[in-house]
Amino acid sequence: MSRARERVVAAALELFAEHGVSGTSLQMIADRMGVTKAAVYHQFPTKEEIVLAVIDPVLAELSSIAEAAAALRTPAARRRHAIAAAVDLVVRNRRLSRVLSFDPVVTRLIRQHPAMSPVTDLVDLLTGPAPSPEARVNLVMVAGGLVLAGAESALADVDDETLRAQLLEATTLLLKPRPPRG
Amino acid sequence: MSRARERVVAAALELFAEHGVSGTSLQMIADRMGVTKAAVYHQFPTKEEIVLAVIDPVLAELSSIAEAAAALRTPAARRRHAIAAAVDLVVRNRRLSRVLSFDPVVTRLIRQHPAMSPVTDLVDLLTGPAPSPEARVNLVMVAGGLVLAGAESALADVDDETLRAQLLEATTLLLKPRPPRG
DNA sequence: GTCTATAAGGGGATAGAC
DNA sequence: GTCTATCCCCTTATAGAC
Repeated sequence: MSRARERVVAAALELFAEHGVSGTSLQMIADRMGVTKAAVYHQFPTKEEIVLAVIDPVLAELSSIAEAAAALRTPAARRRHAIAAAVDLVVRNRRLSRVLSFDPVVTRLIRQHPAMSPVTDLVDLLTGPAPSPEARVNLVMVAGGLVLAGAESALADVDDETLRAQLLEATTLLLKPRPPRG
Repeated sequence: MSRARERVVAAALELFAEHGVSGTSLQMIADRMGVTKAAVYHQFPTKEEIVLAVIDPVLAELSSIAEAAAALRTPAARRRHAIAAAVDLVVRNRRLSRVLSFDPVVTRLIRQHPAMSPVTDLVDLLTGPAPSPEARVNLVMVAGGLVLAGAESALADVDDETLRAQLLEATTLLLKPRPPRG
């Protein structure tokens, strides 16, 4: 890949993470690079191609994870490898996660909303005062998991009662106060 | 609230869930209602106000949950109530979750991506063949939790090693094969 | 590889009639 | 409450010079 293409991808990743894909125009990418829109179009025929170039490496790595895990002998080993590799992938691409994540426009609206202050209380209530980083990670996982569970079309066939029971169990499990690891 | 306003909110909710907020224009909302853009603007001064009207009821309910929980006596009771109420809120608003969720443009790109087929294998590998609804819910929770954990700015101060360790523990916990509830 | 210039269209938003 | 008509801006994308 040419240097110019790499610069486009790097600029796009930063802007996508900050403003979301829909909130990022080619003009913004060009400005960030210090060139014109036409120069960007010389590297990528469409905006969609830029998005794909940004997420391609991670998707490719996901594929590698699946293949490597499938080559292991026991189901337990396969699962262990897949979990560890997926977690590692997320941690190494924290910024990219933002690209895939919530619409920044909506996120901003919610954060600025006056009704959000009691939600801070809710968080305090679930984690206790001065929560450890571990507790905070678990809480964020629960929040993301709950929202995605509500949104994911792959769960559209799961009836409300089953969904509620399982979410309750998983959430209780993750938010259970446990002694810190020794 | 006037009937006309309610109709706008209902149409907007459907379209936001399908196309995302950024992907939904006032023209689309007006078309869905069978009126013109100007009629929509008569009900709401800006698009932003429509978004707020859509998410307002849920935010208000979140506040109620926090207040009700805070009134309970023991920390354990407060946590139990908050968890159960939050889960219930999500289940009763499954469609709304989509509004808050991932950018539909990006979601479509990923789903259509050729490199996604091995990811299906990865899912099979983590859940086993013909997974139960419960196992599928847990997997979706893990996926949402991992992505949000990577994206959430509130965790920006957590170093990679701590994040990795905690995500590994939480993910392993949720994906551990367990005997079905009796 | 980068530029200027421009096309073609859609976005949010407004004015004023009915 | 709804309409027609319009404004202004920004968007993606293209043509052709350097």
